[in-house]
Amino acid sequence: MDKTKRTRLEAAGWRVGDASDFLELTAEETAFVELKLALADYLRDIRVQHGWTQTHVARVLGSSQSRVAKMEAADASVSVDLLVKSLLALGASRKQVGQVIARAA
Amino acid sequence: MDKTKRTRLEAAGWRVGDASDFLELTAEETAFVELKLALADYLRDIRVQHGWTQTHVARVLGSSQSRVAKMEAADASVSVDLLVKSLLALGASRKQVGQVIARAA
DNA sequence: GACGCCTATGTCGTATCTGACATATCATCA
DNA sequence: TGATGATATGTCAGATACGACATAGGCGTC
Repeated sequence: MDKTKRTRLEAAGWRVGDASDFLELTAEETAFVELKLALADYLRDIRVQHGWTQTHVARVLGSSQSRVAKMEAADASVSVDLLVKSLLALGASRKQVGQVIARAA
Repeated sequence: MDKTKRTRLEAAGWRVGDASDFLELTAEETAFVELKLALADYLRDIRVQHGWTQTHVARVLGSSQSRVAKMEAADASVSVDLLVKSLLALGASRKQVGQVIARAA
């Protein structure tokens, strides 16, 4: 498994199979985490492309810098709801959100 | 506004502008609700196409019949997380979920 | 080094979501 | 009509996610 992805999965709160090189996730769990990571990456892309800081985005969303950081990290404490709402609030369209989710890993 | 959609939005817990014929929702809120409705419809489609009952789906998901009913109604108490996880658990792919979201209203 | 700015991580009280249960509504059929 | 099966609605205790705050790490510039 790709090391950076594994690290991101761990960071997102998913257990990594100790000695084994495989995550012990069902297919659904894997798909769900990848979906979240895709949204998180997209959120960061939008922010960086606009030259915004996490603090600025937090102000726009009515949230806090720390939560924005967790969103971009696809932290386990962040829901897909929050990611989707945030993306829409930052100007992404429903169609764009869907495309980001549908795009292959 | 289309009457059945309006009814569904109300049922989903969104306030409808009293005398006015328009929902007082921002563009983001509208997009978010439509996104949820699309997932809810898709969930029902999958279930019906397989000839499953809500009770059967609930058993598969480890949930209850009432929650499945609320999912299909895009009830305000149902998160996008739950809808997405349920769809994936029922065999939908990440790509399919994305396409359903991206598809125009 | 010290400062400023940005991002990451940990924790906490509160708000929201969840599964479960009870019950209601609605068909279909005998 | 009554009975049976499916779906809808209301409620609640426990679980999870939220914004907020504190603080740490990284990285330039002086």
